[in-house]
Amino acid sequence: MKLATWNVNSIKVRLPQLLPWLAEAKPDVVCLQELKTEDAGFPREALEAAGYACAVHGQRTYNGVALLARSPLEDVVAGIPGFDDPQKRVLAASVLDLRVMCVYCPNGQAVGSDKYEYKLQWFAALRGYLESELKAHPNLAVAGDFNVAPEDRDVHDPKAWEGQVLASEPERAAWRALLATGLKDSFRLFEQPEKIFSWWDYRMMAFRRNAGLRIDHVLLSEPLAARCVASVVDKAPRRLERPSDHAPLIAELRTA
DNA sequence: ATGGCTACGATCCGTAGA
Repeated sequence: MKLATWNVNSIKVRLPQLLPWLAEAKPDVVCLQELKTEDAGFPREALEAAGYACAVHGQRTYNGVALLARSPLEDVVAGIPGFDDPQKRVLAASVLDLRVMCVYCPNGQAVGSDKYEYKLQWFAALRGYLESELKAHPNLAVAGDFNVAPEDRDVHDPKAWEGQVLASEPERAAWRALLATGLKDSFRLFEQPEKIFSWWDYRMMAFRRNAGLRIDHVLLSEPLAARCVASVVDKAPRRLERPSDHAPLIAELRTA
């Protein structure tokens, strides 16, 4: 089964790309981020017609996450329980034998800013949530836009990005704290080519220069990591006209 | 030179993303 994540940067703008991509890549479960629309504006009918059940946690203009699945989505939980946050960034559900959590982690804007402090607090809250979810659900997958490039090899120009938001040491420590719960970065379970990224700035022909960052991730609990046979970035949608600035990431799991 | 795109919701610019 294939589990995918994609920051679509507006579901309304990207729907004409999402539908053909679903037909081509045939993911079984999809985590979407940055819907930028309320639940009422989510294209549920078109996605259900494409064969996907939908769970949506939408927000106008900013944020917003959704889960798509070819099997029913059950026990849907929005947000991080106990962490009061008006920003719609987290959505979890059970599907088949998995617990799947879709996350859109804060950007942080600039090191030292209020948004950066919010980002670090948000990661601490997420870590606590993951610990409790892992106890309840051994088969846990956490997929989304983490807005952290975990290591220098996940950055096209580590010198230029040193200490900058998305690559700063406190953010990387927050990322490692997520892994300390026992979750694995599915991408790093495998030998990978160098300079594989998931996001490229719209400006300065960054995609053509492969001037990107690897900030979108699929984390897997130990039992799921043992079933994972591939974890790849699908660059094809980033090559389209009027693309999202993020490419999808697809992890493939053997059936238990 | 701290810019450069893109999306959104407000109007014909500001906010935010990363």
